[in-house]
Amino acid sequence: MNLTPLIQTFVLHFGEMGSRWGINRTVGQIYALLYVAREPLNADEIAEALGFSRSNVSMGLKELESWRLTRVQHKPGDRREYFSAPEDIWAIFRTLAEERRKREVDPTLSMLREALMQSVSGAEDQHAQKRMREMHDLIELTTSWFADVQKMEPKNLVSLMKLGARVQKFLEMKDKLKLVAGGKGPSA
Amino acid sequence: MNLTPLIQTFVLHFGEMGSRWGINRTVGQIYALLYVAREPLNADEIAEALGFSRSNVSMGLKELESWRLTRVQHKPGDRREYFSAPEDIWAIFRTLAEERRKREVDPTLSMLREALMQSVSGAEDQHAQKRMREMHDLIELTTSWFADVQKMEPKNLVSLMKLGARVQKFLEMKDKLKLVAGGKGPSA
DNA sequence: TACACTTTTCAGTAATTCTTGAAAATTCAA
DNA sequence: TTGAATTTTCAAGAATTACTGAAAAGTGTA
Repeated sequence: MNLTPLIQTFVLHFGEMGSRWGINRTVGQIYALLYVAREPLNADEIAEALGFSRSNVSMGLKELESWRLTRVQHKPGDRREYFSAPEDIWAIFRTLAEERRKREVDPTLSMLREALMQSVSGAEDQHAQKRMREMHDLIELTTSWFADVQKMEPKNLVSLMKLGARVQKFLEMKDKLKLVAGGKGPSA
Repeated sequence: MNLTPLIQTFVLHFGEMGSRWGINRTVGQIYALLYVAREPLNADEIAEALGFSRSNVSMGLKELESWRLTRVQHKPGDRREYFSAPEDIWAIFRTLAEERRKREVDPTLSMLREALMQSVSGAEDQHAQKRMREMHDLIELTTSWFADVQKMEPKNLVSLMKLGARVQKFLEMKDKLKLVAGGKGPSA
């Protein structure tokens, strides 16, 4: 398979972008290709299209599988595995976010929690703990909020996003209601 | 300066995390140190604390400056520069998000826009454009929403986040109001 | 301007990460 | 069970990125 210039540009861009993240060029390019491909591709097709060795592609696909970003299927009378990216881009986005959380956020939160459990005496450490608590609270707040919001129906999520900062008006409304109801409200 | 075990753990963790992102270990460690430090530090203090060469620290600090993540100040009678991380962790978070957007999201959006301007004929390219449009729209929606939300007062932002998915109730309320008002509503 | 101090640059080396071909392992049909 | 097709592993080389010391450049004071 030969890439069209349009697809080539797209694929190369994600190769570059990949290296800015921890992801390597091969993996970025493979996923970009799967993302735009009309049909699932097998490893040989990918290797040929991108000019990577078969083994490199194999490793790249394994990496993508570990991120749960690919789907595998078979064709009748063909033993090779055919790979594709999910149809729904929101699903891709969600998976990416979840995996990053697992790999980066969760370990950081554990480290911070352990650090905050220690009772320390020096002024250096006391200050450090204060800073770590601020970080811990921010990360916990944003990730749990993100997890919450991600559970919403995409349709509702889109209308929330389109509302943008005007959501604030509704918050004010909520606060008024809370006031009227005598200070009762969400406990979180 | 000698790091306490508490701070050492924190610093090493962000060194590791840094390498998972595009950021290198040195830069991660330097910023972690500045973040928990009680007082601004000069380059020599940082180099000694982390065991890096002076020149490596200089490069790391330049990198952090390019991300607008550090503050520089001077002490009377001392010509050296003293570096610190902003007090407000929300400000740090915001800056980080803005810079990442500039460096990663904006170039991707331009690439996608250009790709979508082209008129293509083949079925491959038509499908690729459809996928690129989906990606473009998702990125545009999420980033403009994020930018919007970031303009909110931290206090309001926190209460939005604490509300979590229950924000949906308020959206439903909004939809009802829209309905009553005869379909009028936010235009975005 | 001269000088002491500080920061930056940069070429070379070290370390890490990527990529490959070949061999091993796996899978499935006969 | 055999054997062809396919995938995975892995050691070694290639490429990239990180790090250093030394030299250059910059800065402020006398």
